[in-house]
Amino acid sequence: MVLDVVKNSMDHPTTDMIYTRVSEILPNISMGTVYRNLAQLVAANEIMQIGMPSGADRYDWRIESHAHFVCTDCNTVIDIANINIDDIKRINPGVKDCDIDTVNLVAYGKCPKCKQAKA
Amino acid sequence: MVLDVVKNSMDHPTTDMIYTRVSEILPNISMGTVYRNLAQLVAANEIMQIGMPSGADRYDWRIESHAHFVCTDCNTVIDIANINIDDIKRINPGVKDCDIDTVNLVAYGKCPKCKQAKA
DNA sequence: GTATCTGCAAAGAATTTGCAATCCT
DNA sequence: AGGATTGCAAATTCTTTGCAGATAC
Repeated sequence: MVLDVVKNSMDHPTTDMIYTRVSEILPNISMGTVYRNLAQLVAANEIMQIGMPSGADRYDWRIESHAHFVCTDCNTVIDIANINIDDIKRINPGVKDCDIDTVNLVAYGKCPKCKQAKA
Repeated sequence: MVLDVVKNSMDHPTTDMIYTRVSEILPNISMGTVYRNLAQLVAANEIMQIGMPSGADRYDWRIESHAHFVCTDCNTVIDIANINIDDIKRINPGVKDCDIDTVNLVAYGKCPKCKQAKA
C-alpha cells in the first residue's frame, strides 16, 4: 500500500504526505509503520529516498540515480539528471582516489511559474 | 569567538563540535548562542553552512560556492568543486527556465585511507 | 505456532524560540 | 537608560524504537 502510494505520486511526497494518502484507505495506519515500510522499500531498491539538506526527506518512484530541483517558493520538486561521478573526479583531483558511491544533489531556486508571479 | 573557531577549523565542524571548541575558552556559552551566531555569520556571508541530507549541518570558512565529499567510514569531509549551474541547465531542458540560486551537492563514498583499510 | 508486522506512545537527534537576566555604550 | 546579546529550558520538527498485541503462513 505504501509502495502503491509512492508509485502513484508524481509530487515527490514527504513521509507525512504518504501517511495522509495511505490513511485515506487504511485509516488506522501509524507513522511508525509508514517509516518502517519506506525504509524497507528503499533497502530493496523499490523506491528512492531523497535526502533533503533541510526539511523532511522525500520519496520518488524513479530509482535510477538522479537529482532534484526544489522551488523555494512553491516547493515543487523537479527531477533532473545527476552529475556524472567521473566528471566530479576529473575536475577534483583531491577525490580522484575516493570510491564515490552516491551523489546527493539538490538545486534550489524559483520555478518558471513563481519566477513570473513575482515579476 | 564562534567565527574564530570556524575559521581555524579545517574539519568542517558540526554545531556540536563548534560548541565544544568555544566552550574551552568560554565555558558558559550555550548551544542556543552558538546556533544564533552561526545563523548570523551565514546570513552575513562570513561562513558557509553545509546542509547535510542526513545528520547535523556542518560549517565551512570557505565561502565560495563549492561541494563536499563525505567518507561514509571516517566522516572526513573533503571540499570539491561545485557543479556549474549552466551545465545543469544544459543537460536538463526541464529546468532551463528556472532561476537556480544554490546547488547543494554532497557525494558519499570511501576515502583512500578507509578504502585500503578495508582491503 | 512461530516469525513477522503493526499501533501506539515514548525516546531521540537537530534545531529553534520565549523570556528574564545580562551586557555594552 | 535602551538596545542588543546571552543562558537556560521548553518547544518544534523529523525520525526511530520498545513493546505488547495482532497477523500471516
